Amino acid sequence: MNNPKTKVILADDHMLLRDALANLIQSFDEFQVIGSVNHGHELIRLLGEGLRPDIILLDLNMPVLDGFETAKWIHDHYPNIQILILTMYDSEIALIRLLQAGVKGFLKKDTHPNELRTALKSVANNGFYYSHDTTGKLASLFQRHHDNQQFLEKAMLSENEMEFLRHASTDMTYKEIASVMNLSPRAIDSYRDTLFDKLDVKSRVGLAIYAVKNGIVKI
Amino acid sequence: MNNPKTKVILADDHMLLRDALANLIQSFDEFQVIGSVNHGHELIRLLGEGLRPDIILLDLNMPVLDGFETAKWIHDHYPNIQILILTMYDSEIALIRLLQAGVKGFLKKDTHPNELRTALKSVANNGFYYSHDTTGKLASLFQRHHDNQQFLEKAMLSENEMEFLRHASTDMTYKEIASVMNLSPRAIDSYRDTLFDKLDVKSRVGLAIYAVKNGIVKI
DNA sequence: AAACAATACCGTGAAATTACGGTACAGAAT
DNA sequence: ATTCTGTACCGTAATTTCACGGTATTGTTT
Repeated sequence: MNNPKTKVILADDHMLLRDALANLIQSFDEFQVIGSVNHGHELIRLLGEGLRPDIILLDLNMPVLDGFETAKWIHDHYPNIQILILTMYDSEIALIRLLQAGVKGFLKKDTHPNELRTALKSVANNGFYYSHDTTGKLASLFQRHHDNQQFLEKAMLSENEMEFLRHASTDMTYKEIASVMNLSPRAIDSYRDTLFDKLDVKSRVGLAIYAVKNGIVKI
Repeated sequence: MNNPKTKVILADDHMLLRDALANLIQSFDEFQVIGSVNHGHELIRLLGEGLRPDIILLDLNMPVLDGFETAKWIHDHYPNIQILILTMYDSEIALIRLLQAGVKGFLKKDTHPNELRTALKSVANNGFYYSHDTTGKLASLFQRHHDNQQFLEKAMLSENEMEFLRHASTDMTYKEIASVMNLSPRAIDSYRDTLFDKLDVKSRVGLAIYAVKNGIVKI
């Protein structure tokens, strides 16, 4: 065939949405859905079996292996596959983290179906898709923090910080968190203080809400 | 027509899912979608214009007027309309509250599309649909608290408790919450203690997570 | 009129959280 | 060899959170 369709894989744990999206995308001439999975691990297995999509549409809030981790893995192992993130919320700082994980675009779940086609086409043709919304958020971010270097550092979270964030979203005390993470309670204090600063929140509740919004905890 | 289709309205702020669901439901012989809205207010307006669905498929986590409030309103004003809740999470205690608001069934967003048809048919024919999952949760609830009377009381939340729950999910201190709610800090203490008991959580983070899961706060 | 429940409120004290201003050390960079 | 940087760690003190066991008021039931 001289005009092969662009191949898409969907990863989202909400089967209702996923199947419905698959139908929608199949109805677009330019695209074909070659796979559909619940979470990151299944996706990795599928790629291991030799499936080669052009685009992966990735939900941020997945169980087992979430959108962020999955994006990083794909970017490392298959840099040619384009990643489009499907998300409910769009927190600004998380945006940066995802961009650095190789994500080529964001699509909020409350967008119009037409916009999905636009986004897929844009990623297929130009290699990226950024809505006005995303671009606006990024612009405002860079306006507010013009010290880019320091700002990018703030945006990245270490593995320990991620783990702490997960525990902070439960009803463990910091002392208990310290013990399960094999760290001193004071080290935990530092993580908390660092994250208050990085994530721009003022209390543990703020941390928990952030973690939920960004799929770091699965509730 | 001697075999009219069952009329359905969809309420969900995620347009991608909503449109896709509409397509799916249209493909079922027995059903037709006569309306589709973003949130409770739009739904109320639509009903005000004279639209009369047999079933309303209601997302729990909506902005503006959430699933719980909307369900109560529908139950009060149009008791003949059957309500099926579409939800991401299924917290046990919230289940009871929704049942008392007249809800006739629950469908998790990660269920199989076939199950949607089953659920719709069951609601249309029998007036209810409860998955094994739901039934199991209810059963376990009643096993654990056999004092039904007191248990049902625990399940209901007052308007003030709801408002407190919303504030507790921000980074205000209790003192600040007391001041915006025009109550004494001690009254706030009582709300917190009551809710810890009712919602079976042990800390403010627990309250926040509960509020998120049940669409009481929109993040 | 007395008993009842529901709601707002209060005092105290222990425990947890948060803010602030530090040190120790390993690995990378120059 | 040494500065630089990031991570883990520490002490102190103020504030907030949480648990416990109460009271006052209002409206409802009987």
